[in-house]
Amino acid sequence: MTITTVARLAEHDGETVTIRGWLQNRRSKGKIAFLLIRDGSGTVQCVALKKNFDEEFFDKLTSLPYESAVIVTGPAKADERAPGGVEMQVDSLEIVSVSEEYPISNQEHGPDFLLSNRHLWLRSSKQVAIMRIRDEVIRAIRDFFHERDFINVDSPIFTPNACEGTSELFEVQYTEDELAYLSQSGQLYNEAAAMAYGKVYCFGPTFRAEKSKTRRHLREFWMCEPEMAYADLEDVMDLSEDFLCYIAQRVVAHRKHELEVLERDISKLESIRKPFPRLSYEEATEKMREHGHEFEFGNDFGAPDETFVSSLYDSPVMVHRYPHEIKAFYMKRDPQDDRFALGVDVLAPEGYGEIIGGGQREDDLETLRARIQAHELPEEAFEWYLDLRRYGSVPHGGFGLGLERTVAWMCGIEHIREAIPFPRMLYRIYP
RNA sequence: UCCCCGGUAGCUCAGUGGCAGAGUAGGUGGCUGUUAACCACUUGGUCGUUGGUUCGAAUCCAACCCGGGGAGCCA
Repeated sequence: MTITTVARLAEHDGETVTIRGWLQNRRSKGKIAFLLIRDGSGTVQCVALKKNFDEEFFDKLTSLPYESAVIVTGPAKADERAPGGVEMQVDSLEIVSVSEEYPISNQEHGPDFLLSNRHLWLRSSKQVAIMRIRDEVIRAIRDFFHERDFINVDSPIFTPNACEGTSELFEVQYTEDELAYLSQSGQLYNEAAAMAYGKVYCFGPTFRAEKSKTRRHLREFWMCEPEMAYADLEDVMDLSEDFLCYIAQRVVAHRKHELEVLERDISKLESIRKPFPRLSYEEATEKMREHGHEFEFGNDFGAPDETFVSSLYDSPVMVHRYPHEIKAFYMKRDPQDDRFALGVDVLAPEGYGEIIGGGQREDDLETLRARIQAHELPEEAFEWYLDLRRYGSVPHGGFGLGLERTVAWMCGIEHIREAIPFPRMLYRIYP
């Protein structure tokens, strides 16, 4: 007997096959029963006729609790009446396990309930679609960099000090008398790797102990950070642009079905093409003034400012050259105008906010050392980082992309928490 | 840390001072092409917690707990 999956059922039209899955829904109508079986690859309607079974078993079948595990064997056949166009006749059915009353129903549920049942919520068709898109984005990321001769060099998760010194850090007892912190960026290590291998990226979990409670924040999220030697801000912006276009095109090309399940407006993703608008901080603040949006020059963009700027365009927007005071110590100053740092943020359209932050790094030893002192950072902790400027320093730069924000944007979903299998949020760590 | 909103059946919610409700899920019965199937009947309650006001509190007041959205910060 051929064991197959729902996704491949159409390839077996007319053949008798076996599907192993779970009962998603059922509708019985006296002497005929419709069983919707999901197996993770999709859902298929299976039709069971009472005359083919003994009465006791058929009755059990028509009252089988949702999410009971079943193995169904029978002929697959195309049928217009079936959701999905293919259905199965049930010749035999093995009940692997009878489910207890399943808490998640077809109706709408609140976030508290769904998050407490995340381990079960993952089975819902929208969540399946989101996880498949997440998988596609992850593979697109790796393929993109592989095709461009970057190599994956992951940075450590335990770190001895803050990379940026701004955000809150998670502290862990590393040894009996030594503390460590969970990484909030792999960037400094990436710079070392870029000096070793030219073009690198790291891709892994990142931890921020900020007390953020918004639809755009997780305490544990995945970040992809490329870093290039012999690169300037323009190279970083070019790479960001190509990168986002590549991801969007891959999702549209390979995950159309999932986007439809999510009722995503696919035209919004198809229209992501380069070039993206590039605005300097100065130009962006002028735009705000022109449109009567109040903003004080010199401040960092708050969420409403970001939303305003990105609302002016249908595509992602790159805002570059921010006042150096509001950017990290390692950012290189703009040689054309010392007030600004060579950083860039990419704002996704449709209100998804900042998905990329990056820029060109300071490559001069003395300037960097002065910067570390000015930020009152412990210089000895950064000796290895300063070494990168002692031994063959070159212009270099890179950026960080937030995976879940990108996935949420691709999926058109409201909350970043659905873009990761088990979200870690403020005041919520179960399950 | 601050601001706003919420907590009533397994779930989604109605109920603003006077008998604790609906839909759905669950149960029982019916139905041979259903599409969140449908029809009939039915089980199901620490009204977040504690205290207060009142003849009487899910409802009014206070404190606390839990959750959600947002600010700041960030991807």
